[in-house]
Amino acid sequence: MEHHLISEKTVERLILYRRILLTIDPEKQKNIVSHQLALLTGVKSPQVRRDLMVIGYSGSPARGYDISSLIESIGHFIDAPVKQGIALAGVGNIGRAIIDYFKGRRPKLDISAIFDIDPEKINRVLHGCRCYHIDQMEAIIRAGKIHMGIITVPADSAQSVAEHMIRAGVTGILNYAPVKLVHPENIHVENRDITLVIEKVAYFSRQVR
Amino acid sequence: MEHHLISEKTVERLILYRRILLTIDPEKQKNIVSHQLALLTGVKSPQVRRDLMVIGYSGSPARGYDISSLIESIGHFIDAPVKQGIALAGVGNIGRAIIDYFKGRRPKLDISAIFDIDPEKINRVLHGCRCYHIDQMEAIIRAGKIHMGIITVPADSAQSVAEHMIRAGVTGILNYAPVKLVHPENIHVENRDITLVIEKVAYFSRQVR
DNA sequence: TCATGTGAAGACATTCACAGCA
DNA sequence: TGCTGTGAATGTCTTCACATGA
Repeated sequence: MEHHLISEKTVERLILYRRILLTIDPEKQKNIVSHQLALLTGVKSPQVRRDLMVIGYSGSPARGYDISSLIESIGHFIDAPVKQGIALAGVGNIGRAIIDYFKGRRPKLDISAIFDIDPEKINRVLHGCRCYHIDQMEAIIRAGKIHMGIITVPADSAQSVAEHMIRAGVTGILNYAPVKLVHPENIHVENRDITLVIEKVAYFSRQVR
Repeated sequence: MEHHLISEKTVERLILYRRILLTIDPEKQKNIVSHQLALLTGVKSPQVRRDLMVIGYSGSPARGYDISSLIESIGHFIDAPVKQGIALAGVGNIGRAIIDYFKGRRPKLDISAIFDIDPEKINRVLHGCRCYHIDQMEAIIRAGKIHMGIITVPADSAQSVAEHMIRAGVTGILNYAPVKLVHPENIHVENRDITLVIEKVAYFSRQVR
């Protein structure tokens, strides 16, 4: 069960497999073969089998994989043992969109504290979350034993927000600000710059003409 | 100039390099060495040199790379020769966030048509974009010679929206809906499922403790 | 001396192809 | 027969390391 040996790609696919498996009606279908899961996820079937091998999950040559136990096994690997809180800084458009979209979607994950500097927003409940001033962030993250942060503040304050988060104990950051965060290498940072991905798709949309 | 030989990773980094280079004050600094650009972008310096090699850009062993001509060369590779329109379907939270965030950020790219099914939104100008009913999408995409689409509709209508876009001539799709789109393989599809990336970062945030 | 450009090596990821089993 | 599980082969991407040149 050496979690940290699993590659990022494999983790992403495992999450994807689970998402797809959860959409299958357990009344209608109890088992799935690698080829079908591959089709549903856009992955090749040997890749599916390899990924499941990585988490030590075994199927049957006769029936393929048992859907419900596979969902459970993936959860056992991916999910936190107890509910995990997430801090979100920056309640602008993107921040609100994420809160709204994500709220209640995963049982083991919860955006439990949100922060901004706008006095209009402080102490208001936005999308079901109480909003605090960013000055209180470190204390609240520490008190809530929060280990993950989402940064949706403007570019010029992203670095400082990240540093506060890290100092408070955050070890994983999802960054939507268009800056390269400087951080210790043991902190996992995932950048999701919207402009960048739009430019990328625009580029490739022209290569396939 | 064989564009389609460039890997996705390289394209992403080129876009990133440009974004960082654009933040450097041309009065203060005219040249940059690979090591510095590497530091600023979180890439290793041989990677930077290789990426620039791929687009055929040469620096000087004495002075490094000329910033303004490098920005231009990357633009020459990445940007559309003329302004490129983008269609966005689904004016919910995420859709609005993207429109707001992206508007005016890249001179050669423009979210030029937005679509929804909500009668409240149709024919209204939202965030500077006129919103049309999704039934008109194919015609408008065709008329506007639009080749890129952004999907921010709910999961259950994403596939159908994608098919309409593709039929109208779209060759690149940025998909925020949590579904695997089925599409011809010459269509470039980039998935940005928000739940998935949050789960991923949550997972890795626990591996670094 | 120090940075570029790049062949060669290395690390990683994917896919093949088939043994083994129900 | 048709699936899984997996060693081996094949990509693909990254990094090394150094010849070259200013």
